[in-house]
Order: sequence, then C-alpha cells, then structure tokens
Amino acid sequence: MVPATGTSAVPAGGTSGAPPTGTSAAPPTGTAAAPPARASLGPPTSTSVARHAGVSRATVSYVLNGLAAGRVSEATQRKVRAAAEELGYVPHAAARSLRSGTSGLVLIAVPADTVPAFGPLFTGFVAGFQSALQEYGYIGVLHGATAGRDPLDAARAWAELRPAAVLTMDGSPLSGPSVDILKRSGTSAVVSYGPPPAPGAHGIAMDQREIGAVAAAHLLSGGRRHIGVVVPVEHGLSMFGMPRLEGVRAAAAAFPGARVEPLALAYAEDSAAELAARWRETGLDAVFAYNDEYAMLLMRALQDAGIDVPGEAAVVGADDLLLGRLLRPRLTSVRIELPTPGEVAALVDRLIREPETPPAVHRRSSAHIEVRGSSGGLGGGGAGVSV
Amino acid sequence: MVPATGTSAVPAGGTSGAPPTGTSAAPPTGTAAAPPARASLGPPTSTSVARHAGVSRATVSYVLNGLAAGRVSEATQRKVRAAAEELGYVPHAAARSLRSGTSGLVLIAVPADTVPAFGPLFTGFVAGFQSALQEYGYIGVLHGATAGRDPLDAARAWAELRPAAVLTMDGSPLSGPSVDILKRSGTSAVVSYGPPPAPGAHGIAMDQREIGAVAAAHLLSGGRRHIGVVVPVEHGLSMFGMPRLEGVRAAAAAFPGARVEPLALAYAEDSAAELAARWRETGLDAVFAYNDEYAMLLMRALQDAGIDVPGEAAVVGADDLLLGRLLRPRLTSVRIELPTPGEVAALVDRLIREPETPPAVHRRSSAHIEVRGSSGGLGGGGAGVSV
DNA sequence: TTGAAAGCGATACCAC
DNA sequence: GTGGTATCGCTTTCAA
Repeated sequence: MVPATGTSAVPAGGTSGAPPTGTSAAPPTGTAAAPPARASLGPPTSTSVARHAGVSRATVSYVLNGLAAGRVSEATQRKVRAAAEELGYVPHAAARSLRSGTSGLVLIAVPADTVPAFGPLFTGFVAGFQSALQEYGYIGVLHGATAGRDPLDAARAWAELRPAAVLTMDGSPLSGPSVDILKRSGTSAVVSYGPPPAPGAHGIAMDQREIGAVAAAHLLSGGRRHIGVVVPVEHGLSMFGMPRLEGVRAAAAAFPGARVEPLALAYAEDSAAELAARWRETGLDAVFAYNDEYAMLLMRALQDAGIDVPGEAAVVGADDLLLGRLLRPRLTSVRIELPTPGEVAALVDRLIREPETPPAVHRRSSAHIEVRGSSGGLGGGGAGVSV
Repeated sequence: MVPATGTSAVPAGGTSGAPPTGTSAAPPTGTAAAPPARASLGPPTSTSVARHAGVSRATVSYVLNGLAAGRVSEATQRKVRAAAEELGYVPHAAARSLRSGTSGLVLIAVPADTVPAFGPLFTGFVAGFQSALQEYGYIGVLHGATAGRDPLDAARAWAELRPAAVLTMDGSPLSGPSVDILKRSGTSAVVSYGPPPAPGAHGIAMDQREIGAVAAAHLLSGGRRHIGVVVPVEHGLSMFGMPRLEGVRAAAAAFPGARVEPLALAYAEDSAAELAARWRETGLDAVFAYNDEYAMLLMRALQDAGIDVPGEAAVVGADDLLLGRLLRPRLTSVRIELPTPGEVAALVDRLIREPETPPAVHRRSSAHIEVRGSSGGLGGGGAGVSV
C-alpha cells in the first residue's frame, strides 16, 4: 500500500460531476405517490444524508451510530435523523463490514440435497437459532446449495462472505483444509452441529451410533434377537444411517445369537410394501427404522401385509414425532436431545469473541427411548432407558 | 483429533498503522526455493497475492476473474494462480459488491416464528430454490428472524445487505413502504411467494381461499352440509387459516342449508381429543382440517372417540403428504401446486436483469383434491376435481 | 503486457 | 462541536 502522493487535490470541484448514470432519467418506478425530495439518483448513502442535512459525513456517522453523545448538538442530531428518515437511508452492510473488518454474519450451512429430508426438528432448530443469534446482534442466514460436493469449494463460497461464524449442520462437507480456509479468511468460529467435527472445528456432537445403540438395547432387552435396521436410500441420509446401523451392531455384539441386518428402504409406499412382502423370509423379529417417518411407513406396510406388530415385528423409530403416536400400535421412538438453539447461539457468541479458544467437542446430547406399543413384546423392555 | 496443518495462529488483528515500509519480507539469502513463509498477518487479500506473485493488484484481478485473455501472459497467470492457491486467497464479497454495486444475494425471507410449522413442502422448495439460484450465479440465503414485527424494520434489516432480490414467503411482513425501502436501496426484485403481494412487489400468488373452496366443493358434492374448518391456534398459521376458512364459506354459500363453523385446534393430542369429545354436539358431518398433519391428528382423535370416519365425519386435509396415506381410512387431501423452484428462480433472474418490469401477479398455481377414504361418503364426490 | 490510481460507502482519528 | 480524510478490498479505465 503506497499512498505516496495521495490527496491528489481533488476537492468537491472538478471531479467528473455525474456518476456513470448521467443519462436515462430513470422513470418513476414506484406506483404510489413519489416522495417529495428525491435528490440522489442512486440509493441514498451516508453522503446524501449529510448533504441533505447540511453536515459532514462524519457527523452523520456519529449520530446514526449513537456515538454523538457530547459531540454533536441535539439540534444537529435531529436534523440528521430527519434527513435519514426522509431519504429512506439504510446503511450499506458491505461497506460497513469492509471498514470494520467483521460482518456480523453467521452462516448456517446445509447441503441443499438433504434439506428436503429434514423434519420439523431441523426446521425448528434453525428458526430458533436465528432468533437467538439476533439477540446477540448477529444475523444468521441459512446457506444451502453447497457448490459442488467438494468441501474446499464449499468453504470458499462461505468464506467469500467473511462470516463471523459458520455452523455446519448434518451432512455439510467440512474437512481440515476447508476449516483452514475459513479460519484464514477471518471466520472466528467453525462449529459442527451433529457430526463429529473436522480438525480445527468445534463440535456439538451427537454420536449417531448412540441412537442406534439405545434402540437396540431396548429391543434386545425385550427379547428380540434378529434386528433389521433401515438405511434410507435417499440422498444424504446415509451419513446418519450408517452410524446408526453401527450403533445397533455394537449393542447387539453383547448378545450371543443376536443378528443385525441392514434394510434398504426408500421413502415411498411401494418400497415399504416390497420390504414387508419379504419380511418373513428375512427371519427378523424387530426393526429400527431410522426415524419416525420411515418407521410409520414401514409399520403400515407390515400391517397391510398381515404381519403382526409388535408380535412378529417390533418397530422402533426416532425423533419422537407427534404423528408417530397416531398409528396403532403407537410408535416406540428414540428421543434425541441436543443443545437448544439458545445454547448453541451462546457458544457461537463466545467463540466469536474469544477466537483463540482451542477447538473442542461439546457433548451435551443424549438419547432416550420412549416405549410405546409398537415394540411391546416378547420380554419386558423397560421404560425410559437412557444412555 | 489431529490439528492438521498447524494454523493455530489466526487473525491477530490490530496491525493498524505502520505500513510495511519495505522491510522484512526478503528471506535471508539462500533457500531460494519454495517460499513457505506466511507473510501477511491478516487474511490474504488481493494485495498479498499480488506481492507474493510479484505483480500488481490489477493483474491479479484480471487473472482471477478470467479476464486475462490476451492481457496477461500465460506465465504470469500461472504465477498468480499459484500465489492465490498457496495463500488460501478468497475474494472478499463485501469489497467486490461495494465496488460493483451488486451483491448477487437473493434473500429468502421467512418469519422465524412460523418456520417450525412448515412442512416438507416448504423445506423442499427452499432447497430447490437455492440450488436453482446457484445455477444463475446468485447466492440464495434464507433469512429468518425478522426483527420485530414491524414490516419497516424487517425491510431495513434486509436492505442493509443490498440483496439483488428478496423473496418473501408466507407470513413475512411486507407493506408498501417496506417495498419502497428495498427498491430505493437497490433491490431490483421483490417477490411475494404465496400471499398477495404488497403494492410495488411482484407476486406468485396462491389464493388460500381456493384451497378451502376446493375442499368444500368436494365435501358438498359428497352430500355433506355441516362443515367444520380447523383454524390452528399456533402462531402465524392464522394467516393461512382464515383465508381457507373464507374459501369454504364462499363455496358453501351456493348450497342452501349448508353451514360452516370454525374449529380452533392446537397441534397436540389433548386438544384434538377435546374437540373429538364434543363432535356430536356440534352437529357437523365433515371437517376441512387445514392441512394433513392437523387432519391426521383430528381423525385419530375422532376414531378414538368412537366417531366413524367417514360415516359421521368426513375429513379432508391439505398438502397431500405421504404420511396421510398411512392412516385408515386414507386421508383425502387438497394437493397444492405452486410454481417450481426453478420457475421462481427464472422469474427472479429476469426481474433482476430487467428491474423496470412493472409489478405483476403471476398466477400459475392450482389446487386439486385427491379423494381417498376419509371423505368417502353420503353421495359421490368425484375424483380429481380441479380448480 | 502491465501498472498506477480513482473510487464504491462507512468509520474514526485528528485537527480546527 | 464539526469537518477533513485515510482506510478497508476490489474492479476497471487509462496510460505507459
């Protein structure tokens, strides 16, 4: 940076008076009555406000940012505020963040292709998180559509916005190098909500295996020994499906004679019907169906195929949705408890203000089984078993 | 947990003052090979890359934006790209948008408090829309947490980001003046997806009354005359609930003796049970239950209360969710067809490039009834009646 | 083929 | 109390 001969003496005088526009008197766009004094041609800027109020840009900045105490007279302040109001002035976030070096933006990153598969739990979290962030003065935006599948490309796309923090959810691509890109570009906090974090990132972990383990523990203690585990074929879900399957396997390993079998299932009636049709061949007596929606779908198909639930097939879902209680028998479900939106927002705020905090994994999650009719059974199956 | 590539030292801001003065840099003789040194203290900028590659910032800009054809030699281009790669350079979106005047940002505005109530249809649309926008070169972000309830405050918050377009969904606050704020601050397109647009905004309209009307037409043609209409008590939903109720009323007006009655219902089992318990007192013989989820909830409660569905109560939902087909009888539902994410993205792109396009309402939506068991009944009830 | 330099809009330090 | 003005990072014209 060599300002050197700066200044260059170009006061308000000669500079090419009109901005690029010059021509083409923009026709009055608005339908309603046009505001009286529309002096400027482009959007109103701090400069327009200053001109309009007859003060300098510096004064405008002080007044509009509440730093005018003792510096600017009451009368001037009123003038400035009136001018801003009249012109419909709104500060330019990009300019501000360029100057200040921080954007106040918190990116919630989600891969677009898995979003449709998320349920009310996800949606509710995002909404609550955005509200909570707002209280801290940040502005949280959900950024789906991860460019390509390459974690690095995704990270670059996020980094362009210079977010104060990035919260990656579920299947968002995140690798060591991509965390590095973000950190290097000024992002103070990179937090992974759900999956284990990439190197360098903080994590709010929910071990998906735990979910499978809880479900399996319940089924096994109920006397079931041949457990099917639904692994959705839909895009992106395998990221959860496989660990949950592993969790079931791990739990079953302790029971001699126990058998675990993955079951591919698409979220469609015919796929469920097909699986139900060959249920008896599989020799299974229980199924952990990934989540409540798949569980409902499968349970219905089993019943339609004449399979008794829970007699011939105990069914367990996850997420504990209200709708699961509407079927008969009611659906047993693993309820997953993750940190609340408010807690996550608090963490993010802390990490932003203390960027040097060494990456850590925050484990405050748990999984409980809500036992209902669909898994009643052979043996007992205690209620409220937790892990 | 391996810290990967060191990187621990991050921002270390505060470098204010004291320009480089040309010292430092120059590694002590020898070791001329790779310069692994991380010269800059802050995030890498276009300037760092230029220095690192031994060229000017202008050249860097040309190369990295693909405008180097015929201007910059191949060798220089390689040098620049290598430098950018090595430094982990990512352009600063704010600076670029400040200079270029456009941000390429498309804001998808949703009031945070209603988001949790939205189903897979909403989530799927947003995901698809973001992907589609990406193909057009925009970056779509979902901005919930509308500050306060004041449309003007919300508009100001959005306008700070200088988005190229704003798509307001469902219950987002939008008024004439708030559209004006956005337009004034440079937003080319303000589009309302769902509700009728505020003055000055474009609209992709789905007349909620139509949905109620389609449901009612089906029930009436099936011989039902006493129709209950569920109006959810949950936050934000009344914005849809009331128009749908109106639609039912309008359709019923044509049938002498027809009666329409609003039914408050919370999304909880006890609320549904309570309503079911007094079903017979109400003298109703049919219910349009707002959407499939409320319909499922209510239908189950009715059945549990010993009310025959569809005999004593025909039930109609909306959204045509897969889960609705799992209950017995299967749920009759109004399927709503709105323009696809791709179509909306195309419209938004057009409006951004032709900002002077006069506001218009694009009606490409329709509602059809999917007749299933839950509304079978007294009379006939044709299949696939559309509006 | 490359570089110098003028801004885009907002902030904050330092004179007046 | 106010006003100049350097600066953030980047694009782009014009000159060399």
